[in-house]
Amino acid sequence: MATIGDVAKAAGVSRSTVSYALSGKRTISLDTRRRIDDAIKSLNFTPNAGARALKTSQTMVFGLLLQFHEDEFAPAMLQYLLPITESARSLGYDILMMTEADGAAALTRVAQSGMVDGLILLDVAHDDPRLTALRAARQPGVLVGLPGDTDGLEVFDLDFPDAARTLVDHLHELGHEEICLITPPRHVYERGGSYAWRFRDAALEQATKHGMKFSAHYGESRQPAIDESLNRILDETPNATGLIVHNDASVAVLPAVLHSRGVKVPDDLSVVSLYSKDFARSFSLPYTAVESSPDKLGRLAVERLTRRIQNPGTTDPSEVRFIAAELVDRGSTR
Amino acid sequence: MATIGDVAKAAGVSRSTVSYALSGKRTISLDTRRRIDDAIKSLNFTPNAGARALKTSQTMVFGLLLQFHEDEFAPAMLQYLLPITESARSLGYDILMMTEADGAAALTRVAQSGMVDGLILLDVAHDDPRLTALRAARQPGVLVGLPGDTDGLEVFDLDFPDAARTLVDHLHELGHEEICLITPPRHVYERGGSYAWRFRDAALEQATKHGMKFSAHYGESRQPAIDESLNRILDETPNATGLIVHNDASVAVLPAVLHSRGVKVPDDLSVVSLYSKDFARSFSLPYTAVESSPDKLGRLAVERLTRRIQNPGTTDPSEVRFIAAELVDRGSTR
DNA sequence: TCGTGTTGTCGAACCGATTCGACGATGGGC
DNA sequence: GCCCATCGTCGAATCGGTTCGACAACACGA
Repeated sequence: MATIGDVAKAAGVSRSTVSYALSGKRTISLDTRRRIDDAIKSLNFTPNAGARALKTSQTMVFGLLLQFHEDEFAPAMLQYLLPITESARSLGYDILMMTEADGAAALTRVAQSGMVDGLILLDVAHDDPRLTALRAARQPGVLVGLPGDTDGLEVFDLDFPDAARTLVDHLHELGHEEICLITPPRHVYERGGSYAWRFRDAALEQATKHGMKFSAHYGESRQPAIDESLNRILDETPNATGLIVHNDASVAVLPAVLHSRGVKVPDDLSVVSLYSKDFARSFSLPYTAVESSPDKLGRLAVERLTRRIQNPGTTDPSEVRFIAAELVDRGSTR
Repeated sequence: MATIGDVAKAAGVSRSTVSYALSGKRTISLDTRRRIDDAIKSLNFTPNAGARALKTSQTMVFGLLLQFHEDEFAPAMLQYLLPITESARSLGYDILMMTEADGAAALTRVAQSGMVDGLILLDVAHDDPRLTALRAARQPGVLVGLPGDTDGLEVFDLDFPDAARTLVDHLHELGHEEICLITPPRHVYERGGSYAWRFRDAALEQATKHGMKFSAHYGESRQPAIDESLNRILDETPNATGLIVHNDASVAVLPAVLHSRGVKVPDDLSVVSLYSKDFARSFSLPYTAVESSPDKLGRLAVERLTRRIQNPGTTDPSEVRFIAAELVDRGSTR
């Protein structure tokens, strides 16, 4: 591999001159610049990332921490992956991906050794052990998902309470008096996925405020348990006229289940849900829903992280930002 | 951040001694080793990755090139992601993920700058532009997916022709005389995804050999086109008694479609398919199928890559390895 | 008692970039 | 015609590790 020294020799200048030509931090005469460019082209030179990282202590890499939980509906994660890598690239950063079960250890390892300039944590839980590691790290980080203690952290998440209220209000305005919520599976609550109870609590509160009868039930993430749980829930709440589904795996199979029971939407049952645009499109979901945009969330997080790195001086307070989602009426209620 | 110099100072030795204590490449007295260990602990020292990479020209990072094609059923990709990152980690490597549309450029960029020690290409097409870049790269690479020209490349893929023959034979032995194949979507062929025609050609050949009537039809990847295409295919081939589905998106919705048409499996129609164990489990697919193991494929590829890096001397010939998949009888045929 | 070999440690060079200070060569203002 | 600023370039130091050769201290056998 050609080094900057080879380029310098070929162009008949010193190494520092090549470096300045590359970075543009000092003026270079047109003639010299041309000779350097030619040398770079003919030698096929690319600066060595390790050397540059050593000297500048900038790697231009972000660490991305994912967790694939057993028993989880995986496609959800993918919707973050692509927008994050893409927006990172457009800002000049590459993505180092970590999927280890012990996310805190992975974070510490990568941060301490200086492999990354910043960290992105996905699917953050209420009491996420990775946060201790993040706070101890030299590099800044951003979270997607709301933890219990947000002190000093940059957090991006959907506004789940707002989404819940929007959906409950929608059903209330149509005159529904008994509604039923299918929540994420029990293990999501156990793991501390706060989005689950933030949504459920807000829904309950709003329903109570409206004097509606309200019940919440755990969904499942894997077949055939999904079918069974949906049928059981429908059996147990025969008088509910409105159904709110807050679970990708359940909503994906709901059309088939309702069809097999001969339940017509919206004539027999009004159904609303909460999912991403992409997910809705993939599975062609026919329900009125609050549509989230994981891509937007991911992009915002990356942009914030980049800004945080590039202006370390500005100690603007850490930010917890909730993205409001928008109701898309697909006529599955009445 | 503490450097090796800080450790040396704290332990009262030279930097080289600390380095040797760390690597074990020279003997160190018990006493010195203990002082060094203590210093490392109390200073919380971790070697700087950039400096190490610069000196050793080893980054302990693999580049992973994915492509998310528009109109593709994404979950398939995930099944490779996790096993690859996990086996890489267990061998000491991290994963740098690239999803750019221009994969060749991404590969060149990362390889030239020395950010990675090896490259993993997923979903390689017959005439994949990334291969030129890979051949020009200094680092070794492995492919998942069979290209047209495998010269000098390490390739791992499922044995699709074998899988096709297994399924056709299975139906033939049961006495079926007219069968129908649902293939991956047309755009997979257009993109040069060779697995699609390798499977289709072998199925056709084997059916012809058995004197069976055979027709192949493109599946779709997104709803509601999937439903429509399945219904159209079933309408067009009323006499087919056996159905082979080689398309994840189609097979996932097939149970619902058959149910809505009142078609009973296996009484009215025998169905066989080809998918991964994980996929079958997630969607609780009830069909007899050849089950692939993307995890195994990914693991083999990573192990091969690692060996290739660690013994660059051994010029064992490049290898194209097809993994035979196994028929799992779930009673969806008769 | 004198080589000889082993063990443990050190100093210095090096990997490939960036960046600071220095400095000669210009050019403009007076 | 002189002084000073600006422009363009260079040499040297530096980032934080690894590794080679040198060497002191010690044990051992002859």
